[in-house]
Amino acid sequence: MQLNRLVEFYKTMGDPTRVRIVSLLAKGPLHGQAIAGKLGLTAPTITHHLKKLREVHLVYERRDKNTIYFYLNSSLIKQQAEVLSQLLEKRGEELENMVEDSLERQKIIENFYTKDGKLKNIPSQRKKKLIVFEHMVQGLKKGKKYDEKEINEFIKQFHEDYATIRREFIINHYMYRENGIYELNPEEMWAKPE
Amino acid sequence: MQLNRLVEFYKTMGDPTRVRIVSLLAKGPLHGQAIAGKLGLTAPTITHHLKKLREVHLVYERRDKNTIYFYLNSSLIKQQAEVLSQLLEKRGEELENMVEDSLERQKIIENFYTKDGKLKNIPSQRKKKLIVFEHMVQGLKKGKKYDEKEINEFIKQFHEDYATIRREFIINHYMYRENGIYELNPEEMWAKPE
DNA sequence: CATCTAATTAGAAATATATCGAATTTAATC
DNA sequence: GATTAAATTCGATATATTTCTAATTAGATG
Repeated sequence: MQLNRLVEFYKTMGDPTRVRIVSLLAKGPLHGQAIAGKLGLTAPTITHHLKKLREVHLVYERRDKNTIYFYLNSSLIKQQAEVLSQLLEKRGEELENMVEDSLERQKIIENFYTKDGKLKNIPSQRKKKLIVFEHMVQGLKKGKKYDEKEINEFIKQFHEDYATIRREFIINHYMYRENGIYELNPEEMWAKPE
Repeated sequence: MQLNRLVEFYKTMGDPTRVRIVSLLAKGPLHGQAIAGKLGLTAPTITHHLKKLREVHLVYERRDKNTIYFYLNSSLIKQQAEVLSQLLEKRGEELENMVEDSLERQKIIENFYTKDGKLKNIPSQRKKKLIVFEHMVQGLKKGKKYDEKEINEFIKQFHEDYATIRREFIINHYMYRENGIYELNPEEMWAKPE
């Protein structure tokens, strides 16, 4: 449970349009055009907000023919409510540690990635390496199957040494490989620094 | 621009600096300079954030000589956690009612308290009275024992008629008294408006 | 009332965000 | 493969936000 997540969650909920979308989806799934219509906004605007809602996993989607239906991830809301109510039960120090962790993480990412998202070099310290990789795999889609070439291409967006990084992805359980097909593991399986 | 206060709460929590301030204040009250020091930011920046935190009633303040101490309003966090967790159980109209309730509560507090935290007068309507008292007892520490004089002093910060309010605290089960010693009750025992 | 300390305001720079219209992509279907 | 409906990306613009320094205010105390 990172602080970042809490802050991102609130930042995301801190916009009236997005809260309106969430309340709409609380009643049931809807497709983009329907949302746009009900809110009197254009499709690109809805896409923009759905992207943010997806980033914090508040919504997920399911395709039916030509139409993508967006669903509210209700359990996340419950989970976040829990986090919030526990915010105070926690001792101050613990909380401050969480904050510090999150800041450190941010700093590492800023240090190792250029402003336009390239990885400057692969950290040798395990902890930093994991943070850097974890950041990178954000760009992969959950549930999607990639062949090796796709994975290479994906990694090359960040760094030329795709072979090493691809191997690291497997070693640290970010992904698994079967018959040359790669897929993202659930986050619980990822290697975590002690 | 007049935004929903619910959204304002989320927006306010959606900033890492402010969450850090909240986490510091969760440990106990602090004055501005101390916060600035701990966070490595300047005083004006802290003022800026405290202003926002105050706007959503997440913090309140109390002056001691030259120094203003900022306190966390813990019950608001719990309250918002509650709102969030119930967001999904409810639907449609019900949800809007909840939002309305939350807004009404804020409004009542704003109506009956001055900007610097004084109680203008004791509401006669039971519902409003309870909301106003509930807000006031936020300033008392859970588990701490107070003698009558301390309680009087505490209440006098808000209103001159400490005797009436002290009595109300007991009647409505915010506190209990034993041998002239007062202590906060667990929140479950507090009187709640129907 | 002069002086001190803490807090706030004012103003500016850098960054981020919400929204749109136009162009492009995606996936189903003919 | 061409067509179509939906979603997304791109680029632009207007508005907000965070943070700073410098100047000002508020309140306590000698």
